[in-house]
Amino acid sequence: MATTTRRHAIEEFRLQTIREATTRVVARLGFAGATMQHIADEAQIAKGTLYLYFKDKEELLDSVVDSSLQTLRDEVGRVFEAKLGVEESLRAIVTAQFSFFETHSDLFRVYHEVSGAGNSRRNRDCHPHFQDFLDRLAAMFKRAMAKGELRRTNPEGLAIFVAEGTIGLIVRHISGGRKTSVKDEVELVVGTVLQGLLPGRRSE
Amino acid sequence: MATTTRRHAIEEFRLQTIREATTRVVARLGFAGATMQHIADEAQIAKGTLYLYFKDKEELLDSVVDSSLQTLRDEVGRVFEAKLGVEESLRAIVTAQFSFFETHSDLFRVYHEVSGAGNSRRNRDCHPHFQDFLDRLAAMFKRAMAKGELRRTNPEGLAIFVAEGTIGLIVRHISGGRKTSVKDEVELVVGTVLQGLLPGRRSE
DNA sequence: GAATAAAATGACCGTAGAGTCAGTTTAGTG
DNA sequence: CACTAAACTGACTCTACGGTCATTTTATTC
Repeated sequence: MATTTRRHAIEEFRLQTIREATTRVVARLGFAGATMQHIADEAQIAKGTLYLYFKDKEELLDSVVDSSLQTLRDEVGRVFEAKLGVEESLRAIVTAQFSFFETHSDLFRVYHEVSGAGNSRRNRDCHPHFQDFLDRLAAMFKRAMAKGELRRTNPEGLAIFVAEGTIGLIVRHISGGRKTSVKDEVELVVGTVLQGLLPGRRSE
Repeated sequence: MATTTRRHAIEEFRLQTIREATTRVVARLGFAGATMQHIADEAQIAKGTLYLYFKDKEELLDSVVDSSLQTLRDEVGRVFEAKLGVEESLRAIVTAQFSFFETHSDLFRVYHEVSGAGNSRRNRDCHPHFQDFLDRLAAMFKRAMAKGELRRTNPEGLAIFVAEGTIGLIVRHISGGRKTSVKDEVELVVGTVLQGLLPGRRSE
């Protein structure tokens, strides 16, 4: 059994090495530009070896998307579970996203890039994890509306608007030299969404 | 000279035919899935003919992106030039985008799709026209802030947030069966951005 | 350290698609 | 109608890449 465990550990290590190499390549060249040869070179193994650990390119890339964003998903999941008020929740979620991608900007390309073509499974807007996030965000808004914490609007639409708007800001934050602090970016989102932009209302 | 003009007209017609065929193919298969052969078939000409009108695939696709969105750009441009108040401008711009893509949903894929890989020129976030739009939107917000029509925040960030959020809503509107009316979608954006979501403020 | 099994390798194959060009068709001209 | 030039064609070439597998290298066991 010890052997089995050992094997398992080694395999797990290899898998992780390959995933990390893949992430770096995707960060550099995008999904479409990332060839199996590039990935093998980056991982310092032969191309054939990749196929001992992953059935095909599709499976490898899916695995990378899935595992690399696990930390962020966990963190955001905890916020949802905590059932704070909308303002705290929203602030926490947006902050988590900004912080995560600020320290893992490699991963942002993985997250953001909409892989070309009809391959919609790796398209953010169709990805089950992203959809799940939208659903939970919408549910949160809905609950807040029922409680009277927010005025009534379309919660699903709102979730999309906020989520996509935030991603847009992260793109700029990551690629555009981080001119603004995370805190300011987050307040822009939270402030706009909650208080709006018309003058004459300060916080609560 | 008459001949020259005639030639020119014929060439222009061919160019347009090819662009339209390309648009349809891209709408169906995405940028990456659109091969020159597909495009040629759709336009009912030989593949070689495409190369008489466009240097290469790159130039063809760029040309399509450019020309297909001209109408929308013109319309939005007029709104900016009209120098209305923020609320009217914002409503007009968002409405224009929704309406345009509702009637030309083919073109939305062209607009939205971020072509794979390192080819960043056809990535919306890097496209000069989109950047120009963001700049003008930001300038509009800035002016409104100076006039006291909006409270002060980061206008560039705001422009990104609103623009990307709106695109997200359009994606759903187009691909998700248009469950909501354009008017409602627009009011969601305008209402959220201007009044925010906290209860207790009705319009102005 | 011989025997055996597992892991890794990279040359090789098949395919797909961009771009070319010699040959063919069509349109224009006197 | 004959001649010429422009427009068009599609078979062909070339390259890039995903995936395979016979062979080699490394690890394990007795």
